[in-house]
Amino acid sequence: MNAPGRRRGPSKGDRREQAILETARTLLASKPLADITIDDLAAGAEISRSSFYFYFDSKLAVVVALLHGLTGELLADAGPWLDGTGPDEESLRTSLAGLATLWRSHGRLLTGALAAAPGCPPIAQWRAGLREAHVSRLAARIERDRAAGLAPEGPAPAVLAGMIDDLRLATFVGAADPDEIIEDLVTVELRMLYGDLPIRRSGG
Amino acid sequence: MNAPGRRRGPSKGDRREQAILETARTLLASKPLADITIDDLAAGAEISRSSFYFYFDSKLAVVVALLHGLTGELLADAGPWLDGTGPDEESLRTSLAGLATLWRSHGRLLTGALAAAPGCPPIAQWRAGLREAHVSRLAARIERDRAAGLAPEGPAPAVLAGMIDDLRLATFVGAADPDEIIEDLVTVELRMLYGDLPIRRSGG
DNA sequence: CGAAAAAGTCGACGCCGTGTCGACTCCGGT
DNA sequence: ACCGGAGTCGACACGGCGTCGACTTTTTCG
Repeated sequence: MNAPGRRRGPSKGDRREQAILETARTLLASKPLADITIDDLAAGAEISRSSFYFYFDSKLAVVVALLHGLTGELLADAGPWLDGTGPDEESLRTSLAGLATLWRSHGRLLTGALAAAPGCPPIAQWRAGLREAHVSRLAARIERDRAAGLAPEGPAPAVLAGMIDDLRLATFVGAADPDEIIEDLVTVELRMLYGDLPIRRSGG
Repeated sequence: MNAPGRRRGPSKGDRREQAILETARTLLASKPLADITIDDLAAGAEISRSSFYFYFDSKLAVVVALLHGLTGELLADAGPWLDGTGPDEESLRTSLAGLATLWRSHGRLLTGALAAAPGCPPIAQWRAGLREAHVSRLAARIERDRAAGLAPEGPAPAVLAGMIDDLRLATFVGAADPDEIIEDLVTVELRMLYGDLPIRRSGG
């Protein structure tokens, strides 16, 4: 395909593709996904609307591409917490702080994408995969803790982990300032996982 | 100005209005809101598409009308729990059971409406009002409990209450069978409110 | 170099769902 | 009989989507 040694330029098309992605990022910072049209994207990349289809199948395809770029980052700071044991407040806080930082720059994209998820299989699938990645590791952590007697019995690990994942998402989506909710999330998640009631529940 | 329709009058084609509402309910049982067109609604009520606009301003207006019919029911069984004190597991369970029953019959409507909320002010407003109604009462309950020494300090009552409201919504939306999650929700909510950690947090 | 192929571009078209308008019918009241 | 408003509808304009075929530019290779 490419001549060896020299000239490995990003073809014109590659730069256009980047331009579309970049335009989408920019536009998303100013208005919700639903208000962005293919025309906008094409105009931002300085091509006609029909040329847009040479690069992407649809507006959602652009979003999916953007989303995939975030997949890695979303769990980046979560390692120490997810691989750890017991109510390790510090690593949980670090994990959530990473998420908050990410949310700061990409909140609109994520909010918009998540809003479009029902009715857009690829996005729903992306979200499902991400959820699964988080839930499975967190569920494993819960099992470990329970086996070690560090955490009380309760909902099935996968269910509890799912609830925590849902809660995070809902809280970030609704938050004005992501940083302000970190402490509350730390407290609440720890309670969900390790909280023991002052009054013993029957059959515990 | 009027929520449901614009014209005023006695009642003759008011049955048509009912027919539209009823069609919407039926259709919603079989497919998501986004897949229902004004044509469908009009056809179900046996009128032409343009006649539809005599009764409602848009598809969303129909949904809003449907939603308002549910407002009362949504908090119907929550009284004993919200007005009570302390970790009263039974009344919490009753409250959630009522919600589950409601979800059984109107889950699709609620899921669809909630999905459409961002981007549809009237729906978002309805949801916000409902959330506020729940959150304010729950927050008051939390304050009462804390003042009485029944619940540990933690996130601001309104924040914690909001998280619980969010968690309920997310859990019901994602649930295959609403009844199956009640017990887990009971456990988790009680932990969020009353859970004490085995390890004391610094600066409590 | 120059021809063919691949990459990229665009205008025009048809589709679909929305919302509006004006003309029409229907029906009860005086 | 006729009047007016409730109710109905067809036709229209609009905006966004996705496709097609023809065109231009760039790359490849003999």
